Amino acid sequence: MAAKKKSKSGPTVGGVRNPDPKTPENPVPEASGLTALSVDVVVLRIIGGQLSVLLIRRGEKPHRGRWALPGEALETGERLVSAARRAVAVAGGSTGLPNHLEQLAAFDHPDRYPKRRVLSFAFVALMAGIDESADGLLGEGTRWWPIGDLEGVDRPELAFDHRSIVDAGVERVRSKLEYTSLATRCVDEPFTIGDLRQVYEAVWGFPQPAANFRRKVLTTPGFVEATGRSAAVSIGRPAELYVRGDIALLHPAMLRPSGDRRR
Amino acid sequence: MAAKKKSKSGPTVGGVRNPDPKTPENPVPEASGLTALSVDVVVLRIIGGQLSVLLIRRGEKPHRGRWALPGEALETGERLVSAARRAVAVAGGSTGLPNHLEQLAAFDHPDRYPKRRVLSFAFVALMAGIDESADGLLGEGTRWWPIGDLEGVDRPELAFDHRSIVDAGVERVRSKLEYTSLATRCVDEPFTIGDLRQVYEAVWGFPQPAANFRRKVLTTPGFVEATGRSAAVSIGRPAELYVRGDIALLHPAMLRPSGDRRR
DNA sequence: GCAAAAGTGTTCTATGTACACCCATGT
DNA sequence: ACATGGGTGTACATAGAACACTTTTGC
Repeated sequence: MAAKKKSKSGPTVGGVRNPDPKTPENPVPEASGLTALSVDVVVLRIIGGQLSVLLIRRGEKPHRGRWALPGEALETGERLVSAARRAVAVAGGSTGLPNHLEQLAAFDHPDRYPKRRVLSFAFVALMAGIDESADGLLGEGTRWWPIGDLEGVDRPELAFDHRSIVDAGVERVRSKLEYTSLATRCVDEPFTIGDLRQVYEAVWGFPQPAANFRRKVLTTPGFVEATGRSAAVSIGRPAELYVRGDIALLHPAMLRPSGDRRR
Repeated sequence: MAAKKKSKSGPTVGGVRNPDPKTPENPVPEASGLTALSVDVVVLRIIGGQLSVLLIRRGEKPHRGRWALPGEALETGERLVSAARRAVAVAGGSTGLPNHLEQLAAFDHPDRYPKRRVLSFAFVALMAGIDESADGLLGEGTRWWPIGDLEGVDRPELAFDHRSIVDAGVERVRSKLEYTSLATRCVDEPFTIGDLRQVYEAVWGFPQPAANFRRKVLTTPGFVEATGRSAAVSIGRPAELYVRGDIALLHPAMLRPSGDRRR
């Protein structure tokens, strides 16, 4: 049933490809409760010191005009991570491949999508690069939104339950910076300790004392590896260059100060 | 490119019906490209100082005789957590309701289930009680397996990818004991600090120095709350009784010694 | 020299660890 | 009395926070 079919309505982002309920290939009327499966990806990147999420302005039917996460329908037999990679590739244009991609959670509220039930698997993706604006590489109607701006007066209206998904993704990354070496995935190699510090500051949203930060990183075995080279200087003393270390789990961890923790 | 590009491949959404081969009312023939959705639950409980998982010996077609997690097919329009609760209720007999139930991850390998694609959402459930054997309450072919025994010579052969799911569930709980008050969900109220220590020892698999453990718990604000009462004695000095505190996230955290960490 | 960012030293405090010791009960 | 687990005291080691200071570049 419905194995191969091509919906006439476009692939509305937001994770859902539309199986038109009326097509003959789809014998199951809507009321029967066919569940559609999709993947939505919280693609994160640091731009100008701000943790930012990739959003797409919807041009199609449900929630037209609202901002949605890149998403794709799960194809028959396809693995979730594969659909997630497609979503990133489609939305990110020539921005490159993510340095990290992981499952986040399933979002399954029956009313999260209008009319039909669409069950979504959320992923989180991280793209490297902390300086570039990199906005030009994106398609029309696609842009990086600093996550701080999701609250402001000019905040975008997010489609479906995508606001919850973004929050979950951001919190996942925030907490993973504490006890994994994930931050090194947000910078291009080689990088300076200052680059890494910018990652923590952008993701956590508050400043890190430079001197102590440096020591913490360097005394955590396997976190980063020295190259012996120094960076070309922009201003100030040239920084030493490092590459990613070989461990995934930090010990000791880089703990956030206090109350606002995780999961 | 922009989000609206990619319209080629068929959007075949994964349709869903009852994947559970045990239910006779399963109307969906195999061999279609339909994706079945199910929920599997890693139900954990501490029995005799051992973290144990509830497994069911399969009596049906695929993987007959192997041990499987309690699982249910997702019904039309049903929420995942609801299917998870059903699975626990069905398998647990009169063991009671879980004190904790959370989403774990989706397991989606195309070959995880023979013949047809069955996509499974894994959950973790925790049942309270550290002493009772509580085995009599279970149905035929259902028992608690200490997770240490999943390795031994008499180890059960697990069905499908359930071994991976169990591992993921156990690791989730192990790490959550560090930074949340989840351990208090594994004991009945009121409890003693010693009870709580037994939880940590069972889950982590190594002893906790009693004196320091007590201090750590009591100096973590909101973790437990004193009742003023004392336990009836079995042997030794009667212990003070506590109830669960009001916070979910521990600060400071109860950190495991070193290398073996999480997620 | 000055500004700016990198990098080092030092002090203070919070938290974790080890271990000795006392307490309250049942037998 | 003494065995047993509960509970306290204390000293030491390690990790984080604060802050002063030195180093190396561009201008």
